Amino acid sequence: MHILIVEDEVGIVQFLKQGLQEEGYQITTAADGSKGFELVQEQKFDLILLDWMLPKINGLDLCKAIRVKDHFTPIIFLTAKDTVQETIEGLKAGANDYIKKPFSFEELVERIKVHFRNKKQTETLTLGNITMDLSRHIVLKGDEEISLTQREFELLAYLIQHKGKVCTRNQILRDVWEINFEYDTGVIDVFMNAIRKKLNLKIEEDYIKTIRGIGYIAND
Amino acid sequence: MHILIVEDEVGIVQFLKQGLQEEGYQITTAADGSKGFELVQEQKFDLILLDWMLPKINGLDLCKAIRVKDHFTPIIFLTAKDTVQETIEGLKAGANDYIKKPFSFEELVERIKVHFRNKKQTETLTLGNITMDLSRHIVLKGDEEISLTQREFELLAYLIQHKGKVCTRNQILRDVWEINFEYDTGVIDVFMNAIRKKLNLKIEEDYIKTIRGIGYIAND
DNA sequence: GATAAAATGAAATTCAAATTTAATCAGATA
DNA sequence: TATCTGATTAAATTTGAATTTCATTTTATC
Repeated sequence: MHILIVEDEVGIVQFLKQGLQEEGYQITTAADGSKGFELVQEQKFDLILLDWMLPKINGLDLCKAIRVKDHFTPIIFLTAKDTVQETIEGLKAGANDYIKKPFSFEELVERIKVHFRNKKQTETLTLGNITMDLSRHIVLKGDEEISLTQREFELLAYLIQHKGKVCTRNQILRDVWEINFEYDTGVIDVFMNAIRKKLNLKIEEDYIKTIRGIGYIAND
Repeated sequence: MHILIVEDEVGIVQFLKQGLQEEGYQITTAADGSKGFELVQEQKFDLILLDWMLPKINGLDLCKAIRVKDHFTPIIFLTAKDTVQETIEGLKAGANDYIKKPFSFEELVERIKVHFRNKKQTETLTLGNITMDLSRHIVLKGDEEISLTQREFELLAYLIQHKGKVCTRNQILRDVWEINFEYDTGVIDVFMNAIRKKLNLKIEEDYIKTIRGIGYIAND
């Protein structure tokens, strides 16, 4: 589990880094808000610890900025701003928890763990009798193993992660193929075809429906 | 969103129930731990607020008991037990947050909202006994599924979104067909016909009326 | 002035043709 | 080998045009 700490006071950074590393977490640190923002753009963290008062971009604005694109990565404020109003402001900005300094390191660890608790379970995705193990890159239908290529795997995972919602062709192209511009291509169709063929779904197992003119939707 | 409050002090229960109802939540209460456990077995809640000191089964044990089967429903402790050790114990028992009494109601609401933030709220439109699920692209009349084509779907959605207001033919052409110039066409009629046919409305279900010479209006 | 028949124009219906979109397949690329 | 492109085929949707039905207005008659 990879945690980003955005904090400017060297002593606290050192203390947190060492303590959390001992707990088994991988740690990256940023000493100001804009550095933190850069890092978040570049790579994916499993959790972000955020101070409020930071050079360049303050924690509140950074939190909001992160949430524009990323709605899921847990963000925990760790700050000396200790009033109820500030707590509310922090949570409203998109944080998942708000811990006031001074804090108990043990409690911090416990509050971090809360967010990782169900992580293991979400490493596997299910759709009907199909199971995807994201960490081991394995797909099972019933107990038969289905071998998917990288793209096929990503596409199927994407659909399952958005189970119950229509994924438009644009969204799929943007999020799975990372094509962010107008581009006319038929790849999606080709891959959907491949996935369906490999999964060999029966008529009653129509887990993946085509929404003509829009895209696709997965549903158990 | 349905919240279960497990708390024995009548005054607090009353205060929480009313306040949260005003926030738009559906509330169920349990005055002791075993009643709370029963309720959790019977039905699904979206969140559980838990006191620690409770008659029959205490909050900590109740929390653990719930977590045996249910790993996901957010549990928030709301308790006078305010030491760090107790907080940690509560979180370790499977709670997602731990709020100490006395608490700010506003902060409680904000912390509750954190858990609902990423719950996909399905966008639905209704007209009489007709339900449109925009994210799933499904139309139900009663509990019968009606299959509409893309244009039919858009047109019906448009009418429902403007429920109670007359939509002129020009407006419909402009907003649904994106035809912004004078153009003589009968498409609307054709599609209205298709929709009405598929919905198979009875005389008393005249949800979609024709306003002769102007356009159409939807109304429950 | 009231009534009924005819005329008018709008909307509903039907249908075949045009268009759009998706599925499939073979082959190019890297 | 995996991914992608382009061509082909198949299917579904959309459309315009023709026809019918219906509501409203006009006109003729009593």
